[in-house]
Parts: sequence; structure tokens; C-alpha cells
Amino acid sequence: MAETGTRTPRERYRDQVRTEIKDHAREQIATAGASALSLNAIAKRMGMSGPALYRYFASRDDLITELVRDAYRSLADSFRTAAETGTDLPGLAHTLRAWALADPQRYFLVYGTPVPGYHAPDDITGIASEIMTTLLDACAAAGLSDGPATPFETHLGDHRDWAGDHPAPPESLHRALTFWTRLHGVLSLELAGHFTGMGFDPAELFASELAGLVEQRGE
Amino acid sequence: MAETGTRTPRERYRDQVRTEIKDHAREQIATAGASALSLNAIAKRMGMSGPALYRYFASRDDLITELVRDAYRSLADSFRTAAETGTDLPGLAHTLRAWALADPQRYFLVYGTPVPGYHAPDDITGIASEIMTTLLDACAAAGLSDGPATPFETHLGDHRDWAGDHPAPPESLHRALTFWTRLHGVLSLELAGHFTGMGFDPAELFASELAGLVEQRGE
DNA sequence: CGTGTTCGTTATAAGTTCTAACGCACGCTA
DNA sequence: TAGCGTGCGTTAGAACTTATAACGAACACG
Repeated sequence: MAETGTRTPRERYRDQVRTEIKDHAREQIATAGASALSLNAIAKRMGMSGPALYRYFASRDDLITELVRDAYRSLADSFRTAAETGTDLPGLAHTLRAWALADPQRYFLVYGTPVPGYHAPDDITGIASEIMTTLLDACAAAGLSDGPATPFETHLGDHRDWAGDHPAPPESLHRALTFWTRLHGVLSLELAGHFTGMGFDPAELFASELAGLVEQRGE
Repeated sequence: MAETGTRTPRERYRDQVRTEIKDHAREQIATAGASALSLNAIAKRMGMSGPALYRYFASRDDLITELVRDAYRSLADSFRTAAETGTDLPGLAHTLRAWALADPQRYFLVYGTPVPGYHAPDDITGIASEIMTTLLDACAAAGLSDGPATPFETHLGDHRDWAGDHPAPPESLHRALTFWTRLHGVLSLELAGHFTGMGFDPAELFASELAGLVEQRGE
């Protein structure tokens, strides 16, 4: 029989406590931001004393890194399941926007202000490239335009390390990048509240940018 | 005689110490991020003991708010002087990019991850609208395209609170917004290091997005 | 039913922000 | 020029934080 699935009671309890800690951490981050995350406060809310949490996470930074990993994992899963159900490029954009609006601070864990010295673990960059691959697949499936190659697309033809052995042509690489940067540009400013009080509907701006992306010609 | 310019020695000394504190704070933020800013560490580097800094800034948050205000002011000034010397839209984009690359953490003080509870003081939002006005002027001076109005532009025609009484037509408002969101999309991801290791040159992607913006049709 | 790993505790160190009280020194004014 | 008041820097201390160390108890496993 497969012994892998059966975990000892200790392991099951440990995982349960770890997820409970992360739940409280997420709630705290959503309320006051990641910089205000306090292990002590989490411990008190869980009814146990401070240092107990160090049995489950080596440090505060370790806990945050775990939350960042979960955030990447969550986005990658959302993208993957969307792609597996035959979602096209606009559908992927809608998936991204829904994922971002569901938990803004989770979005900023992935795409927010970086800490100068910090380098993400290798597995996290692996998840990031997994997200990129899903996006590339969708862009390759969306077809090509009829215009000539732009200067940046010829540049991409010579600098496509990030695409690995993906068969997508430079124009698809270009569209994947603009999909990423343009939608992130709208979403990050919207989530950061830079549009509040301006009157217009951010969803319409997002839709407008998306329309430009699928119509090949940008606008 | 105008007594306004003459300041007492106490005031001059106070301003000098304040700017010295902010210089150390900026250096510290550039090194380890805004969340790692420590008043104690600044005081020790300046050769004085911790609580002395509270004569100059009411709190740590007050110092950070001051740095945010300076960052906004710096960007607004860069935009204004660029506009006064007759800079067109691409020139404004270059000004923005140079300003961002000169000090990435300063960029993130303005456009980075927001703290959930925080609300910027009124004068900062005033500087933000000053930046927007300069951008709107440049977009209005760039002229109009020949195509029909997009759905979002008609939406903007009814929701132009943020433009105040600016005479720019909805298409110019639209271009100002896309100028903002698209260039921010590229810049923020570049400064956050999300392009490192991908092989292509972020400057070329920036130039590509800029080209799409000035050619009316987006791409 | 022992035995050993794991967990949670308290104590402690070193750091942080920030307030309070004290004293000195500087600059303005008489 | 002499004094007085304002402002500055100090130390002391409270209330936090992260993190380590040592201890004891509970639990699962052989």
C-alpha cells in the first residue's frame, strides 16, 4: 500500500497549526499591511505564547516568504485551471483581475514593493515561470496579427531566454509581456487606491486595455 | 523690507538637521526598504541619542510621510520643469523613466504597496493632481487621432471629475491614463526586478510601449 | 508500558518606538 | 551686556517587538 499518504498524527497536527498561523497572518496583513505583521500578536490570538510559533516557522521573514509562496501558488493555480478549461486571453485577464480584487494584499505580496536585499527562493521563481508559461500558451493560441514586426519584436527574437523552448513567435512573446505589464499597470494603481476619487470606473479602463490587447493593434 | 526670507539661526539649524535626518533615512530606505527604517539607527549614525529625533519629527510615520511628500514633490518638479522647457509626450516619458531609475525606492514611496489604513494628507493628493495636470497638458498638446471614440472614452466623457475644468477632450484624458498605467506597468515590474534574468532589455519594452502611446493606436 | 521526540512554557537578551523629566546652552530682548 | 525664555539633547522608563535558551509535560511509537 502507498505509505506516502498516511501521515503521523504529529504531522497532521503540525500542518493544521501551520495553516492556522498563516490564516491569522493573512488576516493581519489584509488589515494593516505586511510590515505590521507580528508573530506575538498572532500567538496571542491563538491562545498561546509568543515563542511557540518558532516551532512552526523559523522566523518572521520565513512566515512572510511562505505567504508569498502561497500567493504565487494561488495565482499559478488560478491561471492553470482557467487554461485547462479552455479559457482564452480575455478570460485569463478576467481571472487575473478577479484574483487581484479578491485579496489586494495578496496581489502586493507578489507584485508589490520589493525589499532591496531580498532574493526569492528558487521554487518561487519556478512558480513565476509557470505562470508565464501559461500566459505564453494563451498568447500563442490567440494567433498572430498581420502587421510587420516591431523593433521590440525583433529584439525579442534575439533575447528570448525567458521563453525557453516555447514555440511561440516573437509577436506572441511581445503580447504576453504587454498583457502582463498593461494589466498590472491598471490593477496595481487601482488596488493602491490611486484612482479613488477620480470618478471613472477602473473596470472600464481595464476592459479598454484588454480590448487593445486582443485587437492586436494595441488601442 | 521683506522679513519673510530672513530666518532665525534656530530655524536654519532646525532645517539643516531635518534634511540631514531625511538624507540618512533615504539612504537607509534605499539599502533595506522603507519597512526597515529605524529612527534609532539614524540617531546613532548622526552621533546623537534616539529620542532627540522626536524634536524634529513627531513619529516614524511622520518622517516617512515627509519622505513620501518629498518624492511626490520631486516628481512633480521634474514634470513641471520638463513641460516648461517644451518637452513633448515622449520627453515626459523619458523624464519619468529617468526619475524612476535614479532612485527606485523613491518611486515605490509614491507608487508602491499601500498600507491598508493609511490616508495621504491633502497636500500630497494636491501634488498628485498637479502631476496629473502636467500630463494632461502634454496629452492635450499632442493632438487627437482620427478614429471614432472608444467605449471607455465615452465613459470618460461622463466621468471626468478628476480632470476638473481642464479643456482636454475625452480622448486626451484616455491617453493620459494609458500613458500613466502602461508606463507604470513596465517601470514598476522592472524596478521590482521581475524582468531580471529574462534576457530582454526593459528599456526596449518601455520604448515599445511609448511608441504605441504616441502613435494614437496603442500598439 | 517505558522511551524519546516534539511541543509549549517561562526567562532572557537585544532591539524598536515613543513619553517624560531634567538640564544646559543658545539667542533674543531689555 | 546681562538676563531670561525657548528650544535642544540627554537619560530613564514603559510597552512593544523578534528571537534564543532551558525546562517540563504530553504524546506517539516500539
